[in-house]
Amino acid sequence: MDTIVKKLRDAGLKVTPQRLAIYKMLLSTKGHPTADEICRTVKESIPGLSFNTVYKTLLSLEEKGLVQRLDVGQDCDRFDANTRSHVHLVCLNCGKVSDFGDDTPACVADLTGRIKRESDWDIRTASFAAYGYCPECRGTGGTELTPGASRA
Amino acid sequence: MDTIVKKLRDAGLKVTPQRLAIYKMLLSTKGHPTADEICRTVKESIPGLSFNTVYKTLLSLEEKGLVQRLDVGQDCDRFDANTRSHVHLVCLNCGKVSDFGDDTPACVADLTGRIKRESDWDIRTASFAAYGYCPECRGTGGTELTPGASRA
DNA sequence: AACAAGGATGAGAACGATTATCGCGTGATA
DNA sequence: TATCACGCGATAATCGTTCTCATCCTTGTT
Repeated sequence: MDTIVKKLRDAGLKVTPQRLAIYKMLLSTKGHPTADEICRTVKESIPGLSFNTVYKTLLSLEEKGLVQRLDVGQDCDRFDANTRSHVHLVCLNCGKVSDFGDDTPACVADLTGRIKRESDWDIRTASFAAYGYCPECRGTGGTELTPGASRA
Repeated sequence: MDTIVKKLRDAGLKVTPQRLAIYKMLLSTKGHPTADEICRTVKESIPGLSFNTVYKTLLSLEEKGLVQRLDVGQDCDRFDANTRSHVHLVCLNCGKVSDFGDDTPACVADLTGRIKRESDWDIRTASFAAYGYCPECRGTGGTELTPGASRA
């Protein structure tokens, strides 16, 4: 059986053409598209697709742990079929989100462990994001540097 | 001259009772209130205060680098008069945001430096957030653990 | 192959945080 | 104190996200 179909079945999700197309699209991209970008892309193969279905499908996939939902301080969320935690680079100019390295750097894992030990909290996940200007936007950003532009 | 007044003046902001009250409120709290919480609190001393003014004041303070605006994946932003970067703990149940330690742990600074050196990006800021359940909500969260509940 | 049950889809609207507009009032400087 | 740009507050627009509901389709079973 198709491995993607199996993943959806194993997650307890009914397999529909829409879900297959959306999940395949996410698995085949290296980017971190927004729901809107996903909708526009998948509409090329399923013209009648509604944005609503895309959104709910993404939420279902997230709930089942098949995709990761990223909130990197932009106006809208992004989605990633790579569910391992990793470091994200966020462009302050064009909004692009890239990965740094392939997996969680040791120091992030160490800090997460330290927080688990030293705080009274029941920590489940952690995220590290770096904000700046991507290679294509480097020239743009220098002029609009403001001391308060930091996020979190 | 009052040091708070001086800070506002130095930032190029006109000193108004509203701004003074909002900034003082932020300086005196250890929490990370939302704009709405700030508005409700400051209204006790300035009843006619509008939410709009609070919001625009917070954005002005952020632009001048006097406060930090936090986006930790919740439905609304939070504000913090501590402009040094530090690690945030975010409760998945009650939404509370706390600080871990007083300053940026060395490993976060190290990783940020590594990213600056090893990537093609012009990195300006970085953020580290850990998500879980605060001491008051620990019991609540255990039952609703889902593998896809991670943020970023 | 056909059926029943329950989830999925798609259209539309609701929701809520954030942002923009605009006339009036007020702080800052001379 | 006069002047003027800026801040204030009310209102509405924007936009991502979520909800509702009737219809359709997948799934497990006859």
